[in-house]
Amino acid sequence: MLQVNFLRQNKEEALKRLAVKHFKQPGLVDEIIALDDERKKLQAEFDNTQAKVNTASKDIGKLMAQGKKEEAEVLKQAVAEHKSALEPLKQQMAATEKKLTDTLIQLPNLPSALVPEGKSPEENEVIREGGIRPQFDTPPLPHWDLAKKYNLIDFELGNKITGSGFPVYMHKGAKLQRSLIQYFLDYNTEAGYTEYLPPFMVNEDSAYGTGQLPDKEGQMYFVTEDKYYLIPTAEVPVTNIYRDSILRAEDLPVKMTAYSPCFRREAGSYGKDVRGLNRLHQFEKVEIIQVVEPEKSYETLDEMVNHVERLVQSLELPYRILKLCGGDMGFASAITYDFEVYSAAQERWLEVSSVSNFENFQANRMRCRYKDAAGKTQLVHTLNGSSLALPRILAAILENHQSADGIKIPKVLQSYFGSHVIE
RNA sequence: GGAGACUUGUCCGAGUGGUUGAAGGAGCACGCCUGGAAAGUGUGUAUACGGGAAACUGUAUCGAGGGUUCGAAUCCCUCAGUCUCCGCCA
Repeated sequence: MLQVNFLRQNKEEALKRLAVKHFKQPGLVDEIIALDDERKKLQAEFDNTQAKVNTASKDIGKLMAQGKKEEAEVLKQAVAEHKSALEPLKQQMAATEKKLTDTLIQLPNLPSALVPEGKSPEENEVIREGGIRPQFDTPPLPHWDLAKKYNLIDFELGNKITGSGFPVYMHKGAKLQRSLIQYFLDYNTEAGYTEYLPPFMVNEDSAYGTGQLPDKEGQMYFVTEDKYYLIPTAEVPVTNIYRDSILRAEDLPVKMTAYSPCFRREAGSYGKDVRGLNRLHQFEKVEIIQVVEPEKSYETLDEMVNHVERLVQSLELPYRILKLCGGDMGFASAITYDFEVYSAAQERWLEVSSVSNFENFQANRMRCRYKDAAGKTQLVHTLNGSSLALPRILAAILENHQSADGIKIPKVLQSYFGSHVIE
């Protein structure tokens, strides 16, 4: 969430940026500042009264020690009066604070100055395109047909065991999946990321910390008995490693990578969007996350984009990188680059990674800070990106690398997969 | 799942109702000492939210939340976690 003091000092700027995100309730900014004023006033009043109670209590202690019981009784009376004033103040303060937080978390992060105007995905800016689209003599098969032909994935079996959106990978399909995970993790750790294997369920505090709660609970599976959420991405457990902590400047940057299955309810999706591997309720993903000093986060963002780009290139897939426009960005992000790979048979682009700088938006929610060189405690910046989401990569590999001789396996995967082709 | 013990600052650890935000030690930072280092020695060393130009200062925080009391790290309740024993188990 945004910081009240920042809004106070940069109100015009904040409103301008919120407009880029097409935020519909700019009035909230004034409301927040007013609530914060109210909060301060109440707290000052509360603190003063509490201070009187505290001093009187100490005096009572001294008087008791001296055996002056009557005087102590008089003071007790006075304390009782102050305390009766304290109770309503306390309630008002709690109510105001809650309202302030509730309002504050409705404000999305401000888009960075680099973010283009625009309302919908069509207005995203293509910043780079790479790789080569394959040419076919006969129309290429979509990945769901290829999956069946080579016995790699059974979608119907998943329906039987669980429900739609839970495919069963098998044989070479399962192995290719495992190879991809292994390769991605190796690629990331070689670049200095520390590997984690986090819990796949998180508590409410963690879901709140990265911004899934309170708004997106409909997107997550929830285990009612234990009040745990199944993670929609490894970003949630991994970023929360540093919730409520103060790092030393020399600990930064923190670079982490993690594989995890991701669970998403995806209510309301239908049609060609969800065909095959395009959109699933459970899928695998390898994530990269960095916690950095504020001054360095944009440098880090470029580094992460380049890192993911080289990874996609190594898979020999046609791809493009988009800079998302204000209207298409996520709630918590200040800037987002999406990676898409071309699906040769479906003739459409599939999103396989989203690299974002959250600046201090998540850090503020999670209270993740560091002591800078001057010894001052301030919020860190957090960034994350997929490297990469598996199903659509798998779909793209199948569709783009299909041939009369079978599915050709990209060179970098061959040692992991143990073969150069699926026949 | 059952029974018991426990949860204090960066760490170890004292503290069972009254100037305790918290003894003592370690660590760390800075200074002195030293040719340099170690040892020694002195000082400092939490976070959040207020007030103040600043020095400084108010409030809260001893696992979390509630309660008793004029006053709680200390007493009571609920929850979470850690450890030990038993049960179950990949």
